[in-house]
Amino acid sequence: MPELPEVEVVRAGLAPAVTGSVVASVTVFDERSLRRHDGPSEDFIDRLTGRTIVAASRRGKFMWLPLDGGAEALVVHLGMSGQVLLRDRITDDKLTRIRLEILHEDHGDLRLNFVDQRIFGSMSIVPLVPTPDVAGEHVPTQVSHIARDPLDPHFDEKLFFARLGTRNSGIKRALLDQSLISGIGNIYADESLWASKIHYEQPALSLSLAKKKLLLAEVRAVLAKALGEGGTSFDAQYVNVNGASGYFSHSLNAYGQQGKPCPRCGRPIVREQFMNRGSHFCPWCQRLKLV
DNA sequence: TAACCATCCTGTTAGC
DNA sequence: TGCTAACAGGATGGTT
Repeated sequence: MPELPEVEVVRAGLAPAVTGSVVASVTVFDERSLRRHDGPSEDFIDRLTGRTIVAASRRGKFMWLPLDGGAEALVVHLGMSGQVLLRDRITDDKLTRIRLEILHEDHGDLRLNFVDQRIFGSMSIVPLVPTPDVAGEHVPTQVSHIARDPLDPHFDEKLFFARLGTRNSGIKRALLDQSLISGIGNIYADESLWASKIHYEQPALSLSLAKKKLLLAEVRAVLAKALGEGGTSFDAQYVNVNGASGYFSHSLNAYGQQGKPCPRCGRPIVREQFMNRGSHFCPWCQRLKLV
């Protein structure tokens, strides 16, 4: 599933090819991919066709392409199975939901296929608004409630630690709350908690400041490592997010490792049901501490 | 306000 | 072999 590192790989790969390009045409194959767009597909197509893309930005798992004029952006969320594939003018991809044909001075004519098997992802055109904490910075309204991600230079550590201190719910639930810290999904939550030796249901407010600092450091380390391993998947012809399921998988210590020995203590990793998904952890290394 | 949960979705895979 | 059911989980909006 695309989490921060995968989305950043896509953003970084897209940036040189889309910045300065003009959207020549837009085709919507499945309107469900416009669920988060405020208006019918005709509106989406009208507002995008002929526009110039001026950058490729990201916060957490949200990516957006600001459009000329500075007032709005094309927001892309990959959901669980979304991909953005840059192709030549004739290449088709199975399960393409939306297609943009773009023209670029240096890269020529390209096709940007938004592919999404499960249709949890979306595209939408959304107004940009200034951020309250950094002068001159803008984000789409759809993203304004999302917290900064831990790789963002303006991420406020003190605020994050303070907010954790008021949460009685389990730490994993807090890590997955994008309005508290963004970019972390099920995989990297399990991996960072394993690295920090914290049980996923440990109440957030029960963690010491030292433990919270350790956790944040491990979150950053896990994200940075995954980003480093995925950073090469772009070449001049196309961006492929699909490596997401593969390139980092050999580095996993807990996620999906149920039944296999914990790399630290050798006891089996356990999987439990949690929030309609799986939680993977080592019951020996990551013990629930009574408060 | 915080906590929690149902809902949306379908290609792949496991099981019968 | 062929069919069916289970599975994966990010964001949102509603209820408690």
